Amino acid sequence: MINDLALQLETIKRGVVEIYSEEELVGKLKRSIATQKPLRVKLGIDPTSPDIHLGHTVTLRKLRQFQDLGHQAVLIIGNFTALIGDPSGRDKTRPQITPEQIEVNARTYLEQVGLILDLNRTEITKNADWLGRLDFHGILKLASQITVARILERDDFSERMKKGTPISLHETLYPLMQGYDSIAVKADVELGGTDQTFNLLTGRDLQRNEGMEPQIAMTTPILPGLDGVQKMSKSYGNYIGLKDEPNDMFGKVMSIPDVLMKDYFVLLTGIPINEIAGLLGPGANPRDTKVKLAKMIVGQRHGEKAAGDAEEYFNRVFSRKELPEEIPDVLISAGLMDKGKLGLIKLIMHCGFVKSTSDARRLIEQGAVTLDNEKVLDVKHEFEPKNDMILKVGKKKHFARLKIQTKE
RNA sequence: GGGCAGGUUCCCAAGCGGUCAAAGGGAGCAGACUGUAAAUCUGCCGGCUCUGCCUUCGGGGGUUCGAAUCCCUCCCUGCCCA
Repeated sequence: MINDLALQLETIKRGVVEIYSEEELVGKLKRSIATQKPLRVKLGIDPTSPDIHLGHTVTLRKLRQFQDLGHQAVLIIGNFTALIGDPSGRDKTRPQITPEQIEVNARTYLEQVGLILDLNRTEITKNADWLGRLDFHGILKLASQITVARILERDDFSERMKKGTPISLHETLYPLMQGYDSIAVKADVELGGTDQTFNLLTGRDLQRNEGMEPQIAMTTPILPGLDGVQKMSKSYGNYIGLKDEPNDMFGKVMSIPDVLMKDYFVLLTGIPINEIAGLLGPGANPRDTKVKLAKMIVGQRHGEKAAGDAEEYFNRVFSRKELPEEIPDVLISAGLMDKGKLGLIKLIMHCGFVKSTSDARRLIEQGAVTLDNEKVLDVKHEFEPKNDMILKVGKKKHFARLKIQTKE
């Protein structure tokens, strides 16, 4: 355990929005150092989709920092809470997912969480173990500890009330379940995004009512997604997945709006805060800074080498608009052709670059399609395919090298 | 249980008998430009055998030459009353 209180605090507070309350945290840290007893730091994640993205890693990294300071990381896989779906920050009821899906997701989550946390030093639990056992009495007891007014006062619900969008009763139970988790794992600290504030604070109340010392609630900023508008989320399609391929990941980082760079540096890298200011200050080229960011993020997942390769790929394909090194082969069978001629629209569909012929037409009309580097604007274009012809659709995403299928 | 207001294309949101595949915004896609897949500008943004045709406006059934728009019914949501 790191015994330097100031150092602990500095690490812990990096990129954190609020601590409820800092005095209490200091008290707990002091005691922990004095007794050499690590704090139990809780983080819950609901396995609602199969992949973890960078947004999740903000709190995971924070948990890792606690871990490296010598504290006990307690990771709760919310396989029960996932059934309800956290209403936090949502403007509608979440779709229900099945227990089977949850199980599958939970497995892939753990795999991916291992990329951030040291799983050997992490206590991993699943909240169905205790929430699933609660009977109606237990539920009533929990529910009696919070008032309707208090529930409805939180932003997301009051918004929904105002707008007249439905709120189901079970959604209002979510914070109670999460709070009960804190009792179950005897949490000293709970981490979460700012949208989790209500849930985290509920945990404090429940613990206090249970006669426990209330946990410290620490919130971290919500990582905005690639669109720079909404929080990073799979359902908004604006995410960078932990499992994304290096080239893809690099490109995605390069596509974030400039103003997001600071958040990304603070929340996703270990660069000291004062250095970040320099990187973003006047005189710095935002492009170069973004490249640095992209290399760091790709490097964390895939290693230095892959990060370098991804940069090279990016420069070649997007900056210099050259062809990538590896272009997938697409097999052209005789059946695709008509009298030796191949329709361009048909080919684009065949490659799976678009989901409708209307889409293919549009792209051609907009000048997005080239064959062997020649722009084709004729929607009805037909040609005799030759081996190794290169089809490009759009500037960056879709390449194919034609391979004529020979008679077997 | 009663009264009222609603359910429109990925999201928000106009339309309220023909000129509606349906305004506007967001997201997305493409092109130009560039310091980058940033910003900005322009175009596209249901499907198809695409100067035309087909299927959409909660579900079903009607009225009409013609319906997202009118009527009936069912389902769903909100508000008010009980």
